[in-house]
Amino acid sequence: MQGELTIGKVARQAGVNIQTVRYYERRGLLRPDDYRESGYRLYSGEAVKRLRFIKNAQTLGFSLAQIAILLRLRVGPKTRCDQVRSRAEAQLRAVNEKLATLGAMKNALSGLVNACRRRRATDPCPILKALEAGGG
Amino acid sequence: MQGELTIGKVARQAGVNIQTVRYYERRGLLRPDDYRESGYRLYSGEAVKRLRFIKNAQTLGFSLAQIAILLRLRVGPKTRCDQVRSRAEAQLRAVNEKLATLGAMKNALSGLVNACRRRRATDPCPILKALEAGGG
DNA sequence: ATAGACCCTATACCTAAGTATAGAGTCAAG
DNA sequence: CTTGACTCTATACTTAGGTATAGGGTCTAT
Repeated sequence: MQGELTIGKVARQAGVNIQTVRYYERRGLLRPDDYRESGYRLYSGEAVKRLRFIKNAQTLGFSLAQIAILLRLRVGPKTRCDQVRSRAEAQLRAVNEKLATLGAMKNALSGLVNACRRRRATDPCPILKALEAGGG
Repeated sequence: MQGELTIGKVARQAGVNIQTVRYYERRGLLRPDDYRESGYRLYSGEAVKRLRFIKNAQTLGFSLAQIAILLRLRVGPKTRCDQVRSRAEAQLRAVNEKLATLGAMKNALSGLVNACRRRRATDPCPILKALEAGGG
């Protein structure tokens, strides 16, 4: 269950460019499980999941630097709990903020769809209006 | 209540660079309410809100192109309802996807914080694991 | 009527996150 | 034992989203 995938397969399965996989490696986001004698990188299926996670996190506005932090978060024998916790809590705050803003956005958009159904005019920018309350 | 702010004030109040305001104008995201004879741009307080909205939306992973669409979404005398609705619905789908992924991320992070409190070891990458179910 | 803070356009530069290309080695199938 | 698809490193290019600078007008308080 390990090291059976070459970089091309991993990239194809995750729907990213091969260059991108190598780029993430340079950025410390993903390293091969192993190397062949020839230097070929070898990956397990985990790598595909990792790549997909990175792409997902990016659509949520996380930078590669933040994603690297997220991917390293774990409680293990060599990690100090307080450090992990404070980092996790910081990320949690960021996530909660995003959730709040997205929620407001969702309401605004739903309202717009409804206004459309009933052919009722909206304000010049209903989305803006809806998000004002949420503490812009 | 209109056109009392120069670009510098708008930028400062929104916490962005003056150049950025002009850049957004070029990108069609924000245009002044008026111009002075001299060519000075004049804004109302709405502009500040708009800028903050743009910044918020960016942290949620929306591109300027998508944000431009969001800012134009409205039901008015000159807009065709079906078009507005289909665009709003498309955005709504995007928002809902983001909400789902963020929710999973939140759970993963909360789990991590709890694991920390109880000093329980986690998997190599608990966040990845938590998001697998959600259909990576 | 002038100094300092502000604004204008135009152009050049910067960072993050890729994407492409060149030149060379590797592997599997026939 | 060669051919075609694949991989390697290194380097250069691209795109989005800004940020800075140059060279010059404008406004306002003294």
